[in-house]
Amino acid sequence: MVKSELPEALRVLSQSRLELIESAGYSAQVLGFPKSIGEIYGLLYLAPQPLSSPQICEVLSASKGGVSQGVRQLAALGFIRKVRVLGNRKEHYEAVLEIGEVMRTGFDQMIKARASAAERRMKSIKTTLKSERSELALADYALINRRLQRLSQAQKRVKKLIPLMDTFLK
Amino acid sequence: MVKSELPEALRVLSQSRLELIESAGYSAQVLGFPKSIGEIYGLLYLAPQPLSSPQICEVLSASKGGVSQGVRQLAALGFIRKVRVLGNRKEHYEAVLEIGEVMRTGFDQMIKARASAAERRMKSIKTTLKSERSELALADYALINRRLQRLSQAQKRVKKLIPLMDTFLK
DNA sequence: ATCTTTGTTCATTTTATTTTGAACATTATG
DNA sequence: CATAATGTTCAAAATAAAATGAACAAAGAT
Repeated sequence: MVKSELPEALRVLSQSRLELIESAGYSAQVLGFPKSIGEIYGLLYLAPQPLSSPQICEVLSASKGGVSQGVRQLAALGFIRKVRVLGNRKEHYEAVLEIGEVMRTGFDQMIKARASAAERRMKSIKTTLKSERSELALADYALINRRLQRLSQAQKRVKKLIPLMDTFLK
Repeated sequence: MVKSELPEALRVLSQSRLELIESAGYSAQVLGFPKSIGEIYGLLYLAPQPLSSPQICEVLSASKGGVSQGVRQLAALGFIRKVRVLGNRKEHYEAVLEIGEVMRTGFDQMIKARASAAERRMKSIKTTLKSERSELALADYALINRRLQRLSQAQKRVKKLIPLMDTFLK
């Protein structure tokens, strides 16, 4: 009854694997994700075969809970996929190697979501401004109005860019 | 001897100003900056005149230290500029209204810096891999090599995109 | 059916970041 | 030069985010 059956290549991590894992952790942070998520992806990216979460825990010496949440997020984002390994009941995970594709999609969605959130917020502020028009000095009202207009324009310009990015990021 | 001489429009913040300040704080967080920095910018963006840091402290009820650091960062990033107000010795600050421009520049620099950092890290990992070639199983070495190659390609593609963005972000 | 391994959730602990406030530095008047 | 209003820096406090691990759930093996 073997406990974890780690592939030979991962029994002890090579220096290059360690470096990539660290680097992936760093990249995750840059993108606003927890480091641990990047590390899981880094490990899977250089793994010779799909890994189960207990295996991931073992290699990264991370907790079950953390890995469970990490793989869920990674799968949701499309960075890894679940695979069924023959003769093995438990869930295994492998890295999606087309990382450029995945990031493009994710980036795109993120930008779109944020652009429309910003637009909504702007609309709300404009409404508020109108509703308090009578309480403000005329010049002050005009000032706020003018500046909000400017902001709107900037937002619109960003929004127009999105389809362009779609095209050119291929 | 008046203590702070706050412009009438800011004695008490209108609802629309409050909303914009909050919204700017949120945006700052999205971009990875402290909320307070966004709030300072938001305040200045709708201010009828340049403000001194004690004034900023008062309106946002924030601490001197925090505001001092905040305006320094904002100025360094180009989001605000120092202005000398006639008959007033202390430093004043006003928002740079061309926010799109500022962000484009900052974004661009950030991307460039990160792209070259990533490239450097990749190079380092490849060197490490070569140095441990003899310690690795042949198949394992080949696997790591192949995957790193893939990553490099993705990085290169991103790098090629940067000048394109320069052009199209106008 | 029971046991064992695996998986999930979530309160608690740990760690990292932000903010404050006090000590010290600076500068322009009076 | 002394004073009063600003500014700056940094250690400590407050806050926010991530990781752990324990309690519980699920599902295959015996």
